[in-house]
Amino acid sequence: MTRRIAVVIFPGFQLLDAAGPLSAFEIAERHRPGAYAISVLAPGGGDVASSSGARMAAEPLSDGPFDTILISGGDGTRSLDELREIIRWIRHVEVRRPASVCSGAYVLAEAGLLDGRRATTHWSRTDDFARRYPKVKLDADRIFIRDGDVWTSGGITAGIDLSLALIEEDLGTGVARSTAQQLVVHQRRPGGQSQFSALVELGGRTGRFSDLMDWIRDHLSEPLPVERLAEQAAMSPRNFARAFTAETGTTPAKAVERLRLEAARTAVETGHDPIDRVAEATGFGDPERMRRAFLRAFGQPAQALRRAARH
Amino acid sequence: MTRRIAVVIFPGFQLLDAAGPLSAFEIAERHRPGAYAISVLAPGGGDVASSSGARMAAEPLSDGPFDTILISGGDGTRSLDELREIIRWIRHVEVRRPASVCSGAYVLAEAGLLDGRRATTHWSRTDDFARRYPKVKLDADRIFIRDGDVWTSGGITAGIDLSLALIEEDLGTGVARSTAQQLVVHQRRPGGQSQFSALVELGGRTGRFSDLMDWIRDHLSEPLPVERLAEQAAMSPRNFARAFTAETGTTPAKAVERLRLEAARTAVETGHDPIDRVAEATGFGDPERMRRAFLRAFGQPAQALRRAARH
DNA sequence: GGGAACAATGTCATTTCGGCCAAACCATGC
DNA sequence: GCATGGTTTGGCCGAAATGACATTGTTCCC
Repeated sequence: MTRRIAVVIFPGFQLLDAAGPLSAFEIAERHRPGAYAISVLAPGGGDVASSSGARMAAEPLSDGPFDTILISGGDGTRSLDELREIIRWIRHVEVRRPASVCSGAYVLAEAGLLDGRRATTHWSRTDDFARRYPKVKLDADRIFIRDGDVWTSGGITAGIDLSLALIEEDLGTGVARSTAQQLVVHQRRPGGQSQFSALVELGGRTGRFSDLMDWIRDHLSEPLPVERLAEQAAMSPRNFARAFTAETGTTPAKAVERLRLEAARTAVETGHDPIDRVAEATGFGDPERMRRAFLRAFGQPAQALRRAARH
Repeated sequence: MTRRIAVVIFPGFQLLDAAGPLSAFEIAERHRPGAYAISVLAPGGGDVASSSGARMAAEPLSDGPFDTILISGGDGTRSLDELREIIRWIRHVEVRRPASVCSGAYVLAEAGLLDGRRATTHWSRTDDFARRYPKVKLDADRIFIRDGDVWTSGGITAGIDLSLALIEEDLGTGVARSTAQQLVVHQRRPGGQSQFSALVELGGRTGRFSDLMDWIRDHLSEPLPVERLAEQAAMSPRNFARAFTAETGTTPAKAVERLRLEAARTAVETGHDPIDRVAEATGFGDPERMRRAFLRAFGQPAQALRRAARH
């Protein structure tokens, strides 16, 4: 049986919100030809400009029945008036699984599809969303949420995760797995956590430890065992570790390593100190230690990074 | 100074390859208005169909100078003939940073821009690529690679990582960091590694431990400390742990936990055994242990998953 | 105001992880 | 044959992470 999947866009939509699911379903379809029929819809159809300026072609909103309708997000959702047509349409169209990416949840909420259900949206909008739709049980911590047949997802790229989950439900774990492997970069360790996970992760949402982070950055050259950090945060070591992982998602030791690496990398790329000096200043002590840490995190030793940065 | 960024597409291109970088630069531009001028180019311009069927609007290939040109990948690269025009164009156009996503590396390689340089491409194409372009030093393990001013990236979503690195080079770590935060789902732990990292990661490229994995799956109900696994693999514990992390990217204990979770999840969703029974069968022993493991990994307890699966 | 449920914090024990060193193994050249 | 240098393997140890459990504090309901 072929499932009709519709991705809904509108002027000012976020390109990735739509492209992620489209690609995911496309690749799943490659594994199971005939499993999906995918279309891109927009009020009125035609070329629709995304917030990035790039335009995508769409067909007009049409009658169902659809298996899945995926509302993309984007700045357009800030003025819901322009989305009236979509909201009216989604209320009446025949669909088994309504879903949204990112701020697309506003459309579903406005249409009343989320009342009494658990849902999520982009983290930068949670306060506003919660105020506007008190009937929706908002859970900002999840990447995506399924409540019955209504699915919502958070951050922009979360649309990909959402789609993979939909695919898994439809076609089973096997297909979902190969699709994930095709899409997501082969998650090997050497390149590992892209260089940016360090940038993204640390900080935590309440900012409870941001002072501590600053303090760490200032004391990188000293040894920083868990006890020392706990002392600085005025907690018991065990409890500190617990709170820290809960807040930041990383264990203390790993976080320190991340900060050391980040500092060392910028020092290596932009500064002129010899590598040994950098190693000492960032607390790696032994330059050999640093070399290996670099290999693990960036896939190449410090020297290579410096050369690359200098052209 | 405004940098001209061009994303190049062609019939059969992979939508995400283009959309990822476009969104990344768009958001960076929001942080630093005027930093980038982004355009989408294709031979002849007009509406270009991606391999997913969705069409994107493009301008014709134009003269530079460009700061950055990003060639997207896609099935289209399998028959390079259709890409002749792009290859001819990229050879002569004025550009500071040529870059490619995924199989877009074929275009750069064909144009000779990668000769003698280190580069990467999608992992499913590495053999073919290496055979075809022996002059290119292919390193398939990296997410993206910079050699001088030429950048290439692997898997489809790696285009996002690549773009973030470009942005960091241009506008500094701060902007790159906020862009990453906007784009990537706020990488919190509760939902943490999307549910799919388990599916993607394990296995390892040489398959050295796949027998062991099967064995583990068959013995989940027993306690599985590192020693036991090492014994099964006929290695010393220390050496086993080392080899295992090198191969799979995860530590043994974590991998076992992943396998337990995966097994438990399907048992909970598709089977009818009471939760306690599942906990025992999958080696969690204490149901409370399993409950917490579920919360950590999936953000909701087993009960909720079962309810969700049953509609 | 009493008390029960629950969360936050602390202590202790166990397991896992990662660094370091030494021995074994391997290839190569003399 | 035997030195040499490099890589792989194994053992050991300290630090970190995790889990179990006790204790305190807090809230909320009666």
